[in-house]
Amino acid sequence: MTQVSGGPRARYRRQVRNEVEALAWEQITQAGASALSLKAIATRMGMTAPALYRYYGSRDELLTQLILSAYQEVAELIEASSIKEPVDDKATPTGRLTDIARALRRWAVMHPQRYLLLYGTPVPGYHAPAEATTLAQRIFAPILAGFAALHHDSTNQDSWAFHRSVIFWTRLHGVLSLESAGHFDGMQIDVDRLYEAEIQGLLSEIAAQAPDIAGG
Amino acid sequence: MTQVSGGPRARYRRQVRNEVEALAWEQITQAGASALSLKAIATRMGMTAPALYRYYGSRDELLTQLILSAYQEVAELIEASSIKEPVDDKATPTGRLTDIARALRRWAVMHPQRYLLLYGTPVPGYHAPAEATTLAQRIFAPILAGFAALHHDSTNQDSWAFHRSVIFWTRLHGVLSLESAGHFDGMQIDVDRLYEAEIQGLLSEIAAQAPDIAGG
DNA sequence: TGTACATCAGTGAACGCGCGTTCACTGATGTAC
DNA sequence: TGTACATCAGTGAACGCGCGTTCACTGATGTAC
Repeated sequence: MTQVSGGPRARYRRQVRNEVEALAWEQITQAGASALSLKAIATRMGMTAPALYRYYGSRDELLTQLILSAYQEVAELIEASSIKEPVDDKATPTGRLTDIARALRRWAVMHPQRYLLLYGTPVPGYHAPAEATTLAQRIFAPILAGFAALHHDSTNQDSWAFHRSVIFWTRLHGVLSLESAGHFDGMQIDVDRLYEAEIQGLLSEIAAQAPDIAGG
Repeated sequence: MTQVSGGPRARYRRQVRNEVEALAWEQITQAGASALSLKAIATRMGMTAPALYRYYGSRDELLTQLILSAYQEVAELIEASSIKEPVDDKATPTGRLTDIARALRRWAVMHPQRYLLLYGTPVPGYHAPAEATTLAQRIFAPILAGFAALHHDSTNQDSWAFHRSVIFWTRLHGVLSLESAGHFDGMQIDVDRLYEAEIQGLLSEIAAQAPDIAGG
């Protein structure tokens, strides 16, 4: 079991913070990130707004917390996918990249607002802290590693892998952001199939380019 | 010259509306769509807020106007690209689709906030009118026509063209939305090259699949 | 185990802010004779 | 061309709203002896 530090007061603080953040996500889901309001959250918790200043220095500090924990979730998700033995494929880089892509979509579908908070239209007037950049890199790293593993022989492996990783990212994001924002609604699109096709399309393009790996 | 209807009063009204909308875009650029404020616009125009109710029934009506005219711009842009003889290519469907993609990016780079207003995170609490859907279809139609022209022989041409059009859209959007939102900043990515590679990649995939067209 | 004290979560009043929107009005502008 | 009238753009005061944030405070809870 994970032993957490602190006595009953610390435990209580953790519970309150959890509740605040859960309600904050609910609020963001219903009205967007710029509608995040300490007063509204406090009211829903049966408290007054100033009470929340015991837990967060400001509204923006809460928003930062939400963004960082969303990044954290994605980072852990992706790291897990890139480490574990892939389920329905061999433990190849291709299989791992497929798993990463699928895990990402599973998360995005479950939490569209979190996805949009990280990768959608930036919250006006808000600037993410440096920590966010670090987490973004942690998310990108396993993808980069996956593509690097697919390309041993060339002199400019790094730039190839980087380029492929970016394409991977933009293609997945193309589907995920439109889906999260609801822009596919009413268009009769089978997003599952579309997404799978994009993954397989991209990875098989590479298999064709790098025949030494393609076999498995 | 386009003859516009109305006397001096109508002309004046048009000028005021233009000025309001120009300032509205400025405001959206700086603070996001949810920060759109009639009072702030009125102040910048040296007027009081109630005066603007002579021109728009409500704040949301102004927002609707902005969204519709952005859609209109894109529709005209794309229709122009799909009709005119392509410049640096033959007048093939492939050449036209390339032109459409390039025109779209030119517009998105020039007006990132407009792009995001149409295709980014939806404005919370705002629901676009039916007219927007019509315009969105007008934008999609030339793309669909382009792909349909690339695929004559199959029994399910329609669904193939539709599927390809959606992929075309999601891939371009993947790049355009990340670029418009500034998510490429500091990543040392040559977006021009990336975008061109996506266009050519997609279209040459098809050329490979439909050899009857590939030759030109 | 019992008491005295320190910590600190939460309150309630208050601040200044900006928003959308209404209303009765003023006064300039265009129009009809 | 000149006057009388109607139109209508814009004003200023006011409404109620919700926000973030501060401050001095109360009173429950945990801790040290």
